[in-house]
Amino acid sequence: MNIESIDPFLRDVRDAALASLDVSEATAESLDFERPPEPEMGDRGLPCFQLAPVLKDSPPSIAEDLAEAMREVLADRDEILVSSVDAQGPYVNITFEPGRLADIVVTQALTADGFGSGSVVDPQEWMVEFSAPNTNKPQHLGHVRNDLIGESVSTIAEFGGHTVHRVNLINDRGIHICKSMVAYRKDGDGETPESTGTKGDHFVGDYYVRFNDLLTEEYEAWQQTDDAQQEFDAWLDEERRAGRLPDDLGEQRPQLREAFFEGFRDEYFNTYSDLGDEAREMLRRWEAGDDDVRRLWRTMNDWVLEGFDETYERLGVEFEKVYFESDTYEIGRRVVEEGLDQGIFEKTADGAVRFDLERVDMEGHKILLRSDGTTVYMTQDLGTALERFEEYELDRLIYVTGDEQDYHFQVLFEILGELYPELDGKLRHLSYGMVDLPEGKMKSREGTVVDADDLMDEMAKLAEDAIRERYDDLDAAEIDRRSERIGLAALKYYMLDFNPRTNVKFDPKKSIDFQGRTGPYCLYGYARVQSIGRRLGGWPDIGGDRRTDALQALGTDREMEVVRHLSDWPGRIREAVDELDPSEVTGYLFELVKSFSSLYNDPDHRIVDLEGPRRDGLILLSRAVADTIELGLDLIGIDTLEEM
RNA sequence: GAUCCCGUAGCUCAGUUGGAUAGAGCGAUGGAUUCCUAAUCCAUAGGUCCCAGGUUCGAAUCCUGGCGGGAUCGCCA
Repeated sequence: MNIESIDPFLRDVRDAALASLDVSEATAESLDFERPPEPEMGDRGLPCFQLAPVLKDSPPSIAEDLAEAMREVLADRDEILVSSVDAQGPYVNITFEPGRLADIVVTQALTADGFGSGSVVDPQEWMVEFSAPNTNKPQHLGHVRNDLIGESVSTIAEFGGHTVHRVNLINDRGIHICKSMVAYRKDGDGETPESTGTKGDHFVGDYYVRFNDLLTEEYEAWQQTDDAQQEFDAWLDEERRAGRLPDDLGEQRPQLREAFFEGFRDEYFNTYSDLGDEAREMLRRWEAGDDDVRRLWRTMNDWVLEGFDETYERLGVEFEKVYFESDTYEIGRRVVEEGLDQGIFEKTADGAVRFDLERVDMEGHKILLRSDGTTVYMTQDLGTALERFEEYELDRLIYVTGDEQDYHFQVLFEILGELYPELDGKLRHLSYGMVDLPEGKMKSREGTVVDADDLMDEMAKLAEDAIRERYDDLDAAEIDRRSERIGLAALKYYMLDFNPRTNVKFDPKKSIDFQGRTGPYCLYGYARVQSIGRRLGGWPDIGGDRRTDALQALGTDREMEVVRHLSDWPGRIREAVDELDPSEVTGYLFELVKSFSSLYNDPDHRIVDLEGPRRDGLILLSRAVADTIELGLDLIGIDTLEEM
């Protein structure tokens, strides 16, 4: 008997018992075991309501009969796990023999090669695309969520038994990087990340900000021109015709003017702006392969990528393969050709290619080639998806992005489904909610963006302060090592402890707590278990009959609480893999550590003061807990510390 | 206007394949340290599960209609 075979065994007993009551197999299988709300009620419970109409009897009475039938079935089985089967109201509750359960669970936790690993039913080959940054600015809190979810989901899936290819698609071309390039040409003055001592991505990001500052200056000056006045007047006329504004604006006029120009900024950039012209000219020359422009682009992108590498390494994120949009942005053309050939796409009068969304019960059209023949983001995604399925035998391709892109991926999957029906069911969009600040969205123009590198520094600093409060004899290197691990543990745990779909509200002023349900709490729990080992002069080797006797000796409420949590681990991993949800792991770890902390603090469970089999049993249980915490933390990218 | 996501304790969130008394952390209040690390533990207070109908033996969970918040709906990414 092992953890995974407990429930099939119980279902088998259930089916045999119900058969003896003349209940059909189908009805029997529709009854699910659940966990009773209180441990005293038992380890599993079976609600009998659904049997009432079948057996024409009351649920409590049925529960009595079923319990008796199950006891009879069990009497013939050669398995001692179940100690009692009782009817409690309309439920049949099953209680396990504590020592037997402890033996099964702890033995498995200690001897399995990676407790809970390989627990998925059908191992597959997956690809996970995540991060996907733009090369015009450093990463912020939103990217951190993406990076951590992508990395963690991949690690969890691998642990569960899948093969996972982690890939990144870096958006290194387009108007945004040209903006940084224009600003650098104007004000760069030959400076480099080295010469200024700035991390490469921040260095380039500063020029992106510089471009926007210059644009703001230019825009404000333009607002005094006749052209600007005409645009404003034209807008006023239109609003009045539509009945949205009165003829006499009165004192509202200045506010309206301001609001109009706030909203007109993008259109100004696309029409009147000289800086806009420069950026577009830069993009045009880039696309024409102009040597000068390509050289500058290469240089600035390399700076950014060096910066990204540092951030990724510190976050513990690694990719098997990195795609660059500059290589892939044309790749969807052949998909467009295929779609046209098959009559799935259509050509418009002015030469653009589009997909009619009514084909898939949606409204409108999606352009796949502009009338000037250039590709769009969707074209690229179609091409790269197809390429990936050709290159790998993928069972699943997962895209990790913010939920603002839900529509994009819905359309992408629908189009792929039309073109290649064999991809049906293999595409997944793991979309996560936005990370907002207490004041609302992060806005670069208001300087409220939380920078990823700064955030990691701050977390490590907070951890360092906490360490210095506790110790005055640690050397600097050890303080650094611990503060980095603790700070990152806090950050990673916090970011992953939300269900991905949840919008995260992040308060940088309160920052991330080190108390309660946090990464440091889990690290601390691990360190305390390890301190038991140190106190014992190293974990003793307990095997054979001595181990069986030791585990059979366990049985107090606190001990069994820990054992039950351990027994949940393989199931929770399956759940985390199925749902692509790291918060299953964070939640599990907190519960496990909490149950062990209660035991640890209890005077009756002081391991070093105990003797005999119970002491051995607690030692084994403690080691199983430590091993499982370490495994679980690893899945969310957190490294343990032997001492905190 | 349409579509999608969300609405649960003062705050931040679990629970949403229908099941027993709706949970956790933070914050509040009180307690535990001669004892394996107090970054801990124990206890108390705190709820019209947004509202109204419906389905069901049973609804925070499913359905319908409202209300509130967010996102998206481009020859942008």
